[in-house]
Amino acid sequence: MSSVAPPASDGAAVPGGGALSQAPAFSPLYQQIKGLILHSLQHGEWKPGEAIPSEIDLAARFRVSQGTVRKAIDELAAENLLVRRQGKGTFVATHAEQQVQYRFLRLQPDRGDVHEEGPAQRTILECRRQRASAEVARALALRTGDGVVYVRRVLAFAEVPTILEEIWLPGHAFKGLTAEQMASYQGPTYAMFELDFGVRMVRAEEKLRAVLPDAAQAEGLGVSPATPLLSVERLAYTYNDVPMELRRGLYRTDTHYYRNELN
Amino acid sequence: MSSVAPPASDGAAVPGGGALSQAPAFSPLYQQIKGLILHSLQHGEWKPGEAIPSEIDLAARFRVSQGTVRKAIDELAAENLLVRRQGKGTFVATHAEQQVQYRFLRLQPDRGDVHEEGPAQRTILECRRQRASAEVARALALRTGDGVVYVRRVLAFAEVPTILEEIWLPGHAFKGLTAEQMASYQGPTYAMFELDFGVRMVRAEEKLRAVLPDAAQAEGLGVSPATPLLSVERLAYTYNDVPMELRRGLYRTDTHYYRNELN
DNA sequence: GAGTGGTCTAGACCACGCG
DNA sequence: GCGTGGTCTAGACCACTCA
Repeated sequence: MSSVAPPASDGAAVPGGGALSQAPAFSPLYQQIKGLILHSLQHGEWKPGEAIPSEIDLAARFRVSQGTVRKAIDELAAENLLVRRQGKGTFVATHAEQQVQYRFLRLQPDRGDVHEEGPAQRTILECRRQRASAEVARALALRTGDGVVYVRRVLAFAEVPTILEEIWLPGHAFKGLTAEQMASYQGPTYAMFELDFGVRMVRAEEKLRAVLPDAAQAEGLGVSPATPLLSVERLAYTYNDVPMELRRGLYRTDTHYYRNELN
Repeated sequence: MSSVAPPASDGAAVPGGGALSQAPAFSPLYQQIKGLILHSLQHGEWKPGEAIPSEIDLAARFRVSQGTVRKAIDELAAENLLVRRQGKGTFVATHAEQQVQYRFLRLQPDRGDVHEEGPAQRTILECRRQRASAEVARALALRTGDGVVYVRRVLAFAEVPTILEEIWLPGHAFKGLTAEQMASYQGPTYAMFELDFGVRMVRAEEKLRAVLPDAAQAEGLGVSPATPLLSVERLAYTYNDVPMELRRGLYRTDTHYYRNELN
C-alpha cells in the first residue's frame, strides 16, 4: 500500500526522480519513509507509549534496507516523536511516563531541584466554552467567533502560587473538557490531552516579556502589583505544525527562574 | 599517531574492549573518532571558517571506514561545531560569516524582522580589569580575586537603547582586551573573540527573570524605573564545557520579545 | 570532470533487556 | 537464547560545487 518503489527489484534506485518529475525537488528515500511513519503516527496506527514495529519489520514493509528506515527513525527520535530503547524497541513518545515531568516547562526553583519540589498543585479558576477573539483565532488558525475552550488556573509549587495562566484550545478538538478533568488528572496536562482527546503536543514556541500584573493578576498570585512577572506566551503544535493550544502565563521569578540552553 | 586501533588489519574490531579494560564503559569507535576531531579543533589544527580534511582523508588517517568518521562528523555538526556543505567540504563553525548574525541573541523586534533592524549599535560604557568577586569566580571556575576583564555596554537597535549588559571574562584568556576593540569590531562580539583571542563560544545557558531596574540602570536604557525588564544571565562555554564568559543583561521588552523554541 | 558530501544497500557482529 | 537497537564495514551511485 505504500507509495515507495522497491528499488532493489527494479534493478535501479531512482529516489524521487520518476519519468514525469518536473519539480526538481529531490527527496531522499529515508525522507519518504519518515513521511510514511509520521502518517501512521498521526492516524493513530501506534498510540503514545506503544512500541512501533522493529526496524527489520519496517524495512520489509517499505521494501527498503534496515539502514534507510534507521535514518528515518533517527530523525523522528531527534524531533522527540519517537524514543529508542536499546534491546527493547522504538516507542511513540508520550508526555506521560516521561522521566522529565513537564517537558515544556522551563521554570526551575532557585534552591533545591525540580524533583524535591514535586508536582504542581493545580487550582482551576475558570473553565468554559467561549467564542474566539480575533487574536485567539489568528493564533489557533480558526475563524473569529469559532468555539474555543478557555481555562484559567494557578499552579503552585510547595504551596506557593507561582504560575497564573490562561489556556485557549480549539473547541472542535476538545469537546467536553471540564474543570473536573483539568483538576483531577494526575500528571502533566498534556498527557491528559493525549489520553482523553488524542491530541499530542509535539513542539511549541514561546515569547517572553517582563510585565507588571494588573490588580486581579497580582491577587491571583498573592503578590504586590509592583512585582515584575515573566509573561510567557506559548503556542503549542501537534503534528504537521497545526497549532492546538495558546497559553498565556505569568511566572513569579523571585523564587524561580526560566532556564534556557543555547546551542 | 592516533590511539585508535585499526580493526580491519587485526581481523576483529573490539571497540573499547582491550585485554586490560576494567571499567566496562563501552565507547563506540565513532565516539573515539569524534574525540580526536574535537581535540584537533581545540588545539587549532583547523581554524574557524576553514575546511577540515575530507571524510575519505580522515577515514584513512584514523584507519576506519568512511561511515564511521561520517557518524562522528554528524554529531559534531549537530552540536554546531562543524558545518557541512555538500560539494564543498566540512568547515569549522564560526560566529563570523554566519547567516544568522547573533546566534545566541534571542531578542526579536515586535514589528518588522531582525534583518530590517540591522546590526546593533554598541556603546561601551566601561572596560577595565578587576578582581573576581566570589560570585563571578564561581561562575567562571576561577578563584576569588583572580583577574577578570569587566565590560559594561549598551546595545541599541534603530537608535533605541534596548540592552544594557555587563560582561565578565577570565583575565588569562583575554589579556589586552580594550574598549576600542569592543567598540570598533564590525560583527558579532563572539567573532572578535575568535579572531583576536582564539576563544570560541560553543554553547551557553541562560537564566531569565523579570526585574525592575535601579535608577542607574533605568537611566542607561532611557526608561522609567517602573518599567519591568527582562534580566538574562548567560554563562557561555568553550570546548570541553569550560566556562569563558558571564553576562548579565537587561532587555527592554516593550519593543522586543525573547523568542524560544521548545522541542 | 574531479572532488566533496549525501544516499542506499547488504551483511557481520556487538550491547542490552528479558524471559 | 532470542529479539531489539547500535556499530562497523565496503562498495556503488547520486547531487552539488567549482575550475
